[in-house]
Amino acid sequence: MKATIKDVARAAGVSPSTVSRALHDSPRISEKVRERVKQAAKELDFHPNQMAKSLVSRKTRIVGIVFPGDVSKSLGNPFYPSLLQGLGRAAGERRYHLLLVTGGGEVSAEEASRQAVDSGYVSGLVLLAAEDVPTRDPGVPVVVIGHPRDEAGWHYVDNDNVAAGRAATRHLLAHGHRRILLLGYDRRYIFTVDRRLGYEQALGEEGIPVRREWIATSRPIRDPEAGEELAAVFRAGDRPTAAVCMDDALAIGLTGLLKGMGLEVPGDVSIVSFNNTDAGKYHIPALTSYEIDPYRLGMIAMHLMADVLKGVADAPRSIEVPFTLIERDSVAGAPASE
Amino acid sequence: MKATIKDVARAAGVSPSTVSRALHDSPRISEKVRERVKQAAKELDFHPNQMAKSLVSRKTRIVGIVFPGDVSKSLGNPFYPSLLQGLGRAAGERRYHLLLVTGGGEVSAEEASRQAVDSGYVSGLVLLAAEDVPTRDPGVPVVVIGHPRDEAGWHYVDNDNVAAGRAATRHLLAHGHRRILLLGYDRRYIFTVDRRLGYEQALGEEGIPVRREWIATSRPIRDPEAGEELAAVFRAGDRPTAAVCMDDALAIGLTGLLKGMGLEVPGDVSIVSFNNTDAGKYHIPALTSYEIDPYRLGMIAMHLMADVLKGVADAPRSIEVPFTLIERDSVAGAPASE
DNA sequence: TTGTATGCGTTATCAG
DNA sequence: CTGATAACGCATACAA
Repeated sequence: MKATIKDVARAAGVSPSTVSRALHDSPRISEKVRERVKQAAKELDFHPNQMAKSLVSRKTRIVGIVFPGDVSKSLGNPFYPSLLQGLGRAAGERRYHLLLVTGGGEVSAEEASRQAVDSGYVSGLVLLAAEDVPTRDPGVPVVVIGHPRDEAGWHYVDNDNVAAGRAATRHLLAHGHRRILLLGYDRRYIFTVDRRLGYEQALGEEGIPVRREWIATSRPIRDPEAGEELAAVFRAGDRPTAAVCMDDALAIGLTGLLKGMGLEVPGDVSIVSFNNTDAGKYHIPALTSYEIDPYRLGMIAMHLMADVLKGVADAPRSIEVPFTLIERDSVAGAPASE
Repeated sequence: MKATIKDVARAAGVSPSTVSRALHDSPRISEKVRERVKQAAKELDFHPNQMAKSLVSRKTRIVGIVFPGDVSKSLGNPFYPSLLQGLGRAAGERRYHLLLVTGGGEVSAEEASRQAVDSGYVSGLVLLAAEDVPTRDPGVPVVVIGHPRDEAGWHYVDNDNVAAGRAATRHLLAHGHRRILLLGYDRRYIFTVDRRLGYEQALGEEGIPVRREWIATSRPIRDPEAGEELAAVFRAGDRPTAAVCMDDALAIGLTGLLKGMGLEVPGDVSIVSFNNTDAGKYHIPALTSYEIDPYRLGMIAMHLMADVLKGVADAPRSIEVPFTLIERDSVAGAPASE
């Protein structure tokens, strides 16, 4: 049987309320008693029952982490594990616990969130929102990682993805490339639409027209048929000499596809991508990639959540996490033939 | 303000205890009242406060999912996301919630579990135990996925990995291969030691001696230096003509390494691996791989946990989940030169 | 500075 | 069949 506050009270020869105060370091309690109580608590291995605390305070030390769509799909992307790690780390520091909220099967992520909130278990929700953000009021504070399409209301932490898309494109431009393809665009994922925006901005700034057929989704990498279409693009006379890929996995896929048709990276085609994964690091050629720091994104999101739950008055509405270019071997100057 | 049982009672014109009984479909309550109460509950969008329930029942609807070591490392393996999906699915069916218990940073997974249990939030623990299982009594029921080194006490669900290792090896043997390498052995992970055992059994049954230098860890795939050592093995005159890889990622890495030295899969080297991932499916050549069904593993583990928590008397001590061979293009007959 | 009484939302026991 | 009451473990307003 686990020790309760009464057991500690008895052991320390005081009343339960005194124990409570002592353990909370209330100012109005004598040093002696405080020590005696703490000692007793330690000896009995006393841990306050969170259920009871929650019942009184109407708060819990649990935050729900909401995965969009299938967990297994999202977690396949190395981005999410690091994010989780960051969330977990910060949660530990703030003494919060993480409740996994996943849809999948019949239930939507939104429905699952509702259940988590209704149960009373979670005091807040962190939305891993690559996709869209729900419209109904969840009833608890929300921090979204990524950003809502309308920036209304919610707290969120994100990279500046239009800046990132622009930076990646400019990096290639700086190496003399003018025919640059974008791989991995998907209008369902707002970070890809943001990066596309940045890509178009960068091209526009150089007076280079955007070619729609050079904005590809990720399908060509998974689906041989679509892959053939993309291959055709690279077989054309004025083929792209460089590509911006939405993540390392795509970049690796593209490298393979190109190699299959006799094109080398970076000799024939330069590639810059995002996420700076181990796979990209060990790939040959090692990928030049943007570190967007999901670990930090997670840490910050959780700290923000903790602050919001604590009622910190000046908790920021949104926080931007910087990205960094990690230069490796997948980018070279544009072919002289230009 | 969320509706409480009292609100429902008032709305239905009965006492709180009657509401409780009505909502629990107690037999001793009139049909009329039951309906009236349920109606009122629905109208008020009443959801019983789990904290209060837990306080009296000394149980919660939360199960902790304990990740070994770094979450980000483990989740990198596609095995875990599917597992989580399965756990989540079954949890939903049994109306349980999943608490993410992760070590990382300063705290060990065991320490994190202790905190989760001490807080009183979790009623049970599912251990994702590729590695070792703790020794101290956690204080709540435990189901481990994978199996403890000593099968003492715990409930667990797992594949029969020695059978799997044996099957994979026999599959290659059946194609005429006699020089078979094992890639991805790591004594810290019990499933790899089990599969190695099966591999050795299969070879032994054919009177083929085990060659220690043909049992490789996963390092060669990540680390160029170690990769060179492995390459040397394949450059030798009596090089392996086939390999069993602990997972698809390793198989893909090996394919690349071989291609780099002019060896084709499956023309020169046949490969069978485990996990049947998308990456392996879309790889060229498409990988012959064992589906070990992590999704099902997760489902079953969670159902087992729910049964244990429910006090089901004949909850099995251990459950074995079958694996299936998915034949694709990475295995061919052994070269005729044999 | 410390103790007593009360309530958080729910269920179980006991009356009626 | 239904209602009142106590108790789960803790925090807090109020007394002392």
